[in-house]
Amino acid sequence: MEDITLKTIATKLGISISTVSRALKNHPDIKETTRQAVYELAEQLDYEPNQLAFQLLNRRSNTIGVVVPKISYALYLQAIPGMAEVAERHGYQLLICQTDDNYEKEVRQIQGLLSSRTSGVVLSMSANTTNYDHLLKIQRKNVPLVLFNRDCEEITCSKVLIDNHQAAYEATAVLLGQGRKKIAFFRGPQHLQISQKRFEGYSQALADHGIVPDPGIIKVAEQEKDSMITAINELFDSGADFDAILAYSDQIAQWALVLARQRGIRIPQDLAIIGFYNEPTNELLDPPLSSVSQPAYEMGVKAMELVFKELNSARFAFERVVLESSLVLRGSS
Amino acid sequence: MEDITLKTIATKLGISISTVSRALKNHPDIKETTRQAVYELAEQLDYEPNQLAFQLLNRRSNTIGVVVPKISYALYLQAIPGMAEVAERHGYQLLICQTDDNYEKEVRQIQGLLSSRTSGVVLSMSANTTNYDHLLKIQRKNVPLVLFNRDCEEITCSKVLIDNHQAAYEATAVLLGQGRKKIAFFRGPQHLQISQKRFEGYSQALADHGIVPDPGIIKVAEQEKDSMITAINELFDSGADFDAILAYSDQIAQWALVLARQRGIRIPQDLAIIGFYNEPTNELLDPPLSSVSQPAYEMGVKAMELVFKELNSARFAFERVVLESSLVLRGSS
DNA sequence: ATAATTTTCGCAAACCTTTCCGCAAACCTT
DNA sequence: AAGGTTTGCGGAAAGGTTTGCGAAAATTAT
Repeated sequence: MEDITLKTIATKLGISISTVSRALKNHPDIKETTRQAVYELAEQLDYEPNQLAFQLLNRRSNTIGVVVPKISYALYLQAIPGMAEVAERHGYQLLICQTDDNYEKEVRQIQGLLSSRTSGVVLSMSANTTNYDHLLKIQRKNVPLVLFNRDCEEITCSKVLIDNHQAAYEATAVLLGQGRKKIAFFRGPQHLQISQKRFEGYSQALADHGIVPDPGIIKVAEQEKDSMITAINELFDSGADFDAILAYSDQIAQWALVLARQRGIRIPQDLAIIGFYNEPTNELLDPPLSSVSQPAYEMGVKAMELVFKELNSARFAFERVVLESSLVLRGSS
Repeated sequence: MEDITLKTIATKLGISISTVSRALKNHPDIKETTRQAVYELAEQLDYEPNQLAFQLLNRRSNTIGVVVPKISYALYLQAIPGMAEVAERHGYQLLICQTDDNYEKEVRQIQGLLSSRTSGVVLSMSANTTNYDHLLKIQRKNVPLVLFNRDCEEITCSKVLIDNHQAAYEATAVLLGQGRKKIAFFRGPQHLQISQKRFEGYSQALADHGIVPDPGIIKVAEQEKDSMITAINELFDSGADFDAILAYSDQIAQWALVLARQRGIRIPQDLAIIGFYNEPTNELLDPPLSSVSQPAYEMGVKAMELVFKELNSARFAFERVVLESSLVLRGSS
């Protein structure tokens, strides 16, 4: 079964390839009768234009690479449909790559995208990325790069972010306003800027209320379930005194809530808990978990729009979009 | 900033394009010194082989199209990484398309994949697809097609499925074995074959135990949160008598658990609950939710392996893989 | 030194499309 | 009827890579 090309149609009709091409594109130069003949035969033969040839001619594939740590994280799960929506409107497809928060994998994925001549890249850096050569390479190749959610100051490009400092500040302030005095904090992956920012927001809020942070109730939790549980148990077992927890992610906060309950700690009476990302499952917990909600879908839309903006304008000024998050208070605080 | 091609390197070194190509592929015909020179310059210029050209030559892009109703459904969320793993091992990328359970969108997505000459397609049909021309077209173009999870008897191709009838039968039997007599059932989307199969398994188990199903405790819940909550409240408010719930999905089961608890119903004493898909969050509930665990990751792996098997063998016999699910019992039953 | 190899590399075609340019025929103008 | 314009179409190049075949250069054998 041979592939049907313009040539197949041209030969069968005794006309030239260029005529067939123009006929299919409704070029005004083509006589109505030939146009119809071409359309008919194309239909009959199930002709599909070969995007590959077109892309080679155009020197870029009409796909946008999307590189995220894990598509299963709520933020990306919501952001990707936003991106897809914008991309489809522009006739582009999404090449979604997962890095599993692994630097080497991230480099490999970017390599692949570059090699297949993606028209643009939207990226949320993996947690342990500290070398940015692969990102600089994207820019050297003149491929639009947009960072979202996880920032990196070493790279200058368009960005779609959330003011994590501010969000953490507010969450902390709310807890303080409710009379909590000793707020424990779970940091996320160490290299992550957003983790750092959230910590700074938390610290700032404490400072502004004249509270000296207690290093004994500040823990680091990586993204694996075991790491989170270990960190949480460490805190509980340390005997340290605290009446609230602010956590880098809902996963951590959810486990903290469950483990606290198992220890007979009453929530929110003895302990208030707030997480980040507003995962849908927060509602199912007992009590439901409070969380900082981030406009993920909108983030995806904005990020993709910036890609096309850069793609379609010769000289382009990088934009930095900062979206607002909001605190969703539920039973846990 | 020009694109770096083989020609760039060839010109700079005063050799031919073909020599550069062979040098980079470590062809034995090439002298070691030239090979080194080529490698060095390529490195220095950041040369990236243009996949587009290669793909055109090969008449297929090294991507596999993955078409699913929604990537956010737990099963796909787990299956996709499995597919990605296999694909990456073969040097392929995944083009993930979401149909939102919409037939027209499914057709459009398939059209796109065909046009960009995907090497293969893995598909889980959208809920309202009843015309299969677009799938037949895939096969007419000699593109390997593998169906997974959601079957369709009208299409003959390799398939990776789960015996939903059997799974539901077992779950029901376990509940009956625990002494439950009146098991309520939440069906999933009506048109879905897997939803139907689960219902049949449930019915069969009841029949085999001499129990006549009570239509008053069989409800339909669509995939939206509101639809699920409505259906659950309907059951509770109906005053019907039941001591167990088997639900099409964990989402339904989770809400059932939460809403039951809010009504003061003790779980599992007064009511046992079992869901489907074994969502990670089941562990966080109080009590933790029992569930039928489907090997989603493995499903993805198998499906993708079948694609490559078909891709790499001239004459190929379709395979039908049925994976086993397992019942994970937790506190809720 | 010449013939027979072997080593090393270049030419050109092929993959399929789009588009600029040009050419012939048909039409219109006066 | 001669010149000018429009209509309809074909030729060819370009996009970057791989690869079979042939040829020049270097090596070995006689």
